[in-house]
Amino acid sequence: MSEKLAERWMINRIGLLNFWYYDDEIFEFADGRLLLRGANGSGKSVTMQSFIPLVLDGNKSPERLDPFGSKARKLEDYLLGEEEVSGLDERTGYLFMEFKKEKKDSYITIGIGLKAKRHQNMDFWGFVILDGRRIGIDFFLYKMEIGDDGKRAKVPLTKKELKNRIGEGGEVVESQKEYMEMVNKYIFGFSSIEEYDELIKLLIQLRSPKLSKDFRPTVIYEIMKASLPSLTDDDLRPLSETIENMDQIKMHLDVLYRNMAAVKKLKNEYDNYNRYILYEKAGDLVKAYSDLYASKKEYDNLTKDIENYRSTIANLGNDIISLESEREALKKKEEQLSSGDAKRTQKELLEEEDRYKQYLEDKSKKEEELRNKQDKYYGLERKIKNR
DNA sequence: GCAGTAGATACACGGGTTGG
DNA sequence: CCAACCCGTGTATCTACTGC
Repeated sequence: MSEKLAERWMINRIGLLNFWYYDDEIFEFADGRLLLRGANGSGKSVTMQSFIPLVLDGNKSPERLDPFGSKARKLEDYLLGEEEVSGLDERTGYLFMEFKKEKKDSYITIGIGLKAKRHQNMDFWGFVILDGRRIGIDFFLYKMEIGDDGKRAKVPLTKKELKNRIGEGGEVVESQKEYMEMVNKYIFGFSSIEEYDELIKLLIQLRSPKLSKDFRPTVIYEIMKASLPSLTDDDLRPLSETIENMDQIKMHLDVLYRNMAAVKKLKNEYDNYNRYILYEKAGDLVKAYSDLYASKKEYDNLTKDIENYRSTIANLGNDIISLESEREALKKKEEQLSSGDAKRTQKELLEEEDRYKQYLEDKSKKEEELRNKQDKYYGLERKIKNR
């Protein structure tokens, strides 16, 4: 059992004093339930169904008291009975209901006092006992007095006497409205008295014997409809706004679906386009790779050529130096020969001159070759730099 | 004798039922 | 469906009673 349920008030006892056929009667409830058994017409429903709404809100209308909804019997009759039978013209009665908290020994008692006079307005007062005193145990709704016949009799407390007995331990009110508000405040705790009234109305509807007599769904539907509070504009507004929002969302969704279909078409075209572009770029890439490979190879070859030409140039330089020194040696020899026997050496001179001429030819030939090699070398160097 | 209270009476009003 | 009616509620006013 949850804490909240353990905190609620549950009917524990109900009691009647000078009401209907009861002088002083208390019914005990078990776990908030009471079983009444008796033959048809013995007064089970008259007693209880009249009693419960009356004690809960103090409304004394005859149609409220009668479970069949007629107003044949007034509250006055419940207290005084038929004039010829009871002989009573004035009587004070009490009805009370004791509530207990589940699993706790705390009690609240609510009740009403009624003073009826034949053919006159009934006096009404309602009370609540909050300090835990319990009727029939340590609080009594009557006092014992010696009657005219000399016997001790129970005399119900008057309104004023009850007020004094309850004192600070509860409240006494004198109008039906105040009583209803008081019961709601201490027992039910509805935020407004109207809500509490709706509950009582529902109780009245549900006790209707129509429920068992005429068990048609339409009748049940009417009873349930009548017992439910009507919806206010404030209640309905969130609902209508939600429906309106749903319409808007639906429309928005439709637009989005249409947009999506259009965008999908566009996307397909774009995909094709992009695939084509990708193919082109991939072709370019492959070609660039092969170009790169070829250029690298060419670069390597040219680098090798440069190396060769460099060594050739170096060799030719050495050749020039050695030919220069040979020329020097021949010049010296020529000087020696010119200073010696001219005739004897004339022949030798001519031979030497021929050799010299041959040498000069060789030299210019070698220089020509060197220039060509150098030109080629510079050309290659420029080509590498530009890569 | 006085002030406060209870009781009686009249009346307007609202909720609910009845009967044409 | 509506006017008539019944009944209870709340209020105002007057009268009678009671305790100091």
